[in-house]
Amino acid sequence: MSGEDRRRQLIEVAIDLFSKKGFGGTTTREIAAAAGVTEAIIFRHFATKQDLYTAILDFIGSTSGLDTWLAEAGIFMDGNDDEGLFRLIVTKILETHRTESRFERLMIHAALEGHELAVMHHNQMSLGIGARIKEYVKRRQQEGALIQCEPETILFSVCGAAQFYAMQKYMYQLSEDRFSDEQMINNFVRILMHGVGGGQ
Amino acid sequence: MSGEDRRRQLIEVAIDLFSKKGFGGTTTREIAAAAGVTEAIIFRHFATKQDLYTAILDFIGSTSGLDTWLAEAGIFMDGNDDEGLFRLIVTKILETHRTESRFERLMIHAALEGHELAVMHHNQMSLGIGARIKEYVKRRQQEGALIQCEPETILFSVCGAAQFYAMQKYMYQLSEDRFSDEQMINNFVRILMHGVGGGQ
DNA sequence: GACTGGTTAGTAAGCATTTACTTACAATTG
DNA sequence: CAATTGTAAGTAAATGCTTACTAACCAGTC
Repeated sequence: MSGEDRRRQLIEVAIDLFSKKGFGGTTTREIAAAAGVTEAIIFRHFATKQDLYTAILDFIGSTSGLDTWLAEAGIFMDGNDDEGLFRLIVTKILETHRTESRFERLMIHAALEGHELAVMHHNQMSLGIGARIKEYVKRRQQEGALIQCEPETILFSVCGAAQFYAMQKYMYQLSEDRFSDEQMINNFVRILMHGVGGGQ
Repeated sequence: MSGEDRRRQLIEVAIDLFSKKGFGGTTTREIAAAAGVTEAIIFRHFATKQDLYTAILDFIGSTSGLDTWLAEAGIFMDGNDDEGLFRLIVTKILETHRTESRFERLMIHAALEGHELAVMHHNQMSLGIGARIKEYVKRRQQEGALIQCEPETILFSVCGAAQFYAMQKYMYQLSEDRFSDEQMINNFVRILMHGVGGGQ
């Protein structure tokens, strides 16, 4: 196997293990075994175990698809489609958890362990996207389309429900899946737009 | 120092360390050093490191104040005070994060590492409280006071915003504290009850 | 095509530390 | 004195990382 391929394979394998057992809970021996290779190979590609971890965080950052994300959001923002934008956000959060739950687990692990890159990544995602959307919310508030309050509050409400639900379902495997994600998304957006009051 | 006191001190110290660095990332040496004591003392009180961990999870479970919590919620439920109930939930979540952020971190660490007791605790909190409130929501839906949807959806919306905000603020230290928790609570509840639409 | 020299992917074995945990023994206290 | 609280100094296993070595590949030259 070529060096480049092996390197990628090691990162893949390590993502799997780190996301399951954390950095401290995973040994280089395990990683090597899972990759079907000797430990020495790991240390030929990555000077230290920490380096491998850092490479993973880099890799995740580079494949996050932040740009596509923002482009999509931009369409809704240009069209003043609040509901569409919120639905997109909720959908994307659930989608990420469903297809990349390893990443989510890894990032939380990393953030808890205080790994700088992870916090950076988190901030980049949160603030990078957040800032744009916050601007939009602010504008829509001035236009009277959204209620007056700190824009952050609305963002927390949008992301919170989705994130919380996704964590229950994809990280703790808690939620019975009696209902589809799509159903959930519809209800979240509905509540967000019009509240839970039955007076309709 | 008496045996009982020492035991409690060790648990306290270990909570601190485990919450910062996880189970695998914390060594018994560190715990002993932080407690100003030899490692052997730890193993006099707890047969294994796992045992210490389990004792901590037990300890947290026993001091979680779940009963008081439910009693308080019951008052609002008896009075059909939806807004009051939701405000209580949001308030309690933020309060727990503010005063016991170590616990929250520890539980997430534990859950990620797949520790049974932690998942049990999580389920107990989520499902135990959840079930009661779900019943309430169901009833209020039948009375037409709350919109028709899976009761879970409403719970996710209530808890999600609070949990998400709390994690940003108390776990990632991300949110600038330009606004008070109280302000946040008010806005969350307002959005939850009436939505974000400006038409009011 | 066969030989050569150098780079690269791989291994087996082990080294120095660290880790969870133990044992043998001292100091203190009721 | 006898139980309890403590320590110092270990042990065996595990862990991150290294070393010494082999096998395959891939030019370029004869």
